This record gives sequence, C-alpha cells and structure tokens, in this order.
Amino acid sequence: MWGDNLKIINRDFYMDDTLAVSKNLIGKNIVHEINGNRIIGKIVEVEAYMGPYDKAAHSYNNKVSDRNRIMYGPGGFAYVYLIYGMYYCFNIVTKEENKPEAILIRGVEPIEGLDEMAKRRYSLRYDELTKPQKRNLTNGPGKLCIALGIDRSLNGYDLTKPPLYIADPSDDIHYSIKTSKRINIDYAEEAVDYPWRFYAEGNPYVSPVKVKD
DNA sequence: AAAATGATCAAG
DNA sequence: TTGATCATTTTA
Repeated sequence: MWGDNLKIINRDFYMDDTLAVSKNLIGKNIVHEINGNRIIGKIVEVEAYMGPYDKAAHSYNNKVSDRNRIMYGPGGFAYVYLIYGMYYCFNIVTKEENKPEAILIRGVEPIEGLDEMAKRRYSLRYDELTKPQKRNLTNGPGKLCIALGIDRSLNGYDLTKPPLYIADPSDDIHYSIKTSKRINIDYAEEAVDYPWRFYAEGNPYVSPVKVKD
C-alpha cells in the first residue's frame, strides 16, 4: 500500500473559480498519513462558501476573525473549525489571497485504512461494524473528520504535502455530479437557495438529507 | 424530537 | 463580561 504512487494535487488546482474547484474535487482522494498508517477517503459531497457576498460564509461582508483568518490566505490550505462544541468541519481554501472562499467537505467514501476509520469512529475493526455503522462511517462533515483524524491542529495546514493532502484517484471512475441547495444554513437569508452543494449521484456516502420537523 | 457541548462573536 | 449562536451527530 505504501508503494502506490498517489499524485498530490498542486496549488494551481485551488486557485481557480471556487464553484469549478468544488466540482473538480468530486472523486479526488483525501489522504492522511498518521501513525504509520494511511487513511484515504474519496470526496463525494462538498459545499462552496463564496466569501464576502455569501451570507452563509464565515467571511461574509469581509468579516475577519481569529477563526476564519485562514480563508483570507491563498488556496490549498485547510480551514478546520469546531462546530456545536463537539465536531470539526474540514474546508479547503480556494483562490488567491484576500478572496476568502472555501469548500466544505461533507461526505467521503472510505477507500483505504478502513480499520483505522472504524477504530476512530466506533473503537471496532471494520469487519465488526454493522451495516448502518459502515454507512455512517464518513457520510457527514463531522463524521469524516473523526474517521480521517482531522482536528483543529490541522487548521491552516498546507494540503499540497504529506501527511495531509489531496490526490488524484488511482481509478478512472466517472461521477455524475448533482447540484442542490446547501444544508443547515437557515440563518443565511437569500443565500439559503443558492445551488452551491455538489455531490456524486447515488453514492451512499453523501450525507443524509435532514428531515423537516 | 431533543440533548450534547464549548469556542466564537457581537453587544453592552 | 455575558448570552446567543452554530457549515452536527447521536440517541430516543
């Protein structure tokens, strides 16, 4: 497994239009080398956060804070923050300096290091998981951070080098990309309807749509 | 349907 | 300094 040549995606990839990068990220691998193991998840769902004019974005109205400062840097860096006091969200910053846009990773398909993921999520081996546990391993932004070992210590990390990077997939699978509104941004007024969520049609690791109360 | 849980942010 | 909020998940 350490012999596989995974091609790391370079910074140019992230400097493009954020919606284009969002679609281009579907099918790419997130690779985390940790404790001598390699954990890989294939990106199947993302959301774009479009900066100053997007009421759902942390950088709306060019607001700067200690938390969102990394969004104002160049593309290809990790923006990781704590949400609801207990889960992390992993974003990839895009575009040049002072264009504070980023892409939230909402779902990944487990590819490698399944036992590592199962251990981090459920303290079990992968083959001990029930079918629902397998499906719930990485089908949400907080869940995938646990499974991939991503936390606040990786905020601001340069994603063009190990131990955490994005790589081209070794397979050549084509994904039909669907578009929808973003999830759980009810506070965002007119931005709630913007079609900035992208996902691989039919993939079981796309996060489940929330049922209305 | 509702709890869990704490950093963050804007108001005072 | 304080209180409300929150790009979620789990449990019931």
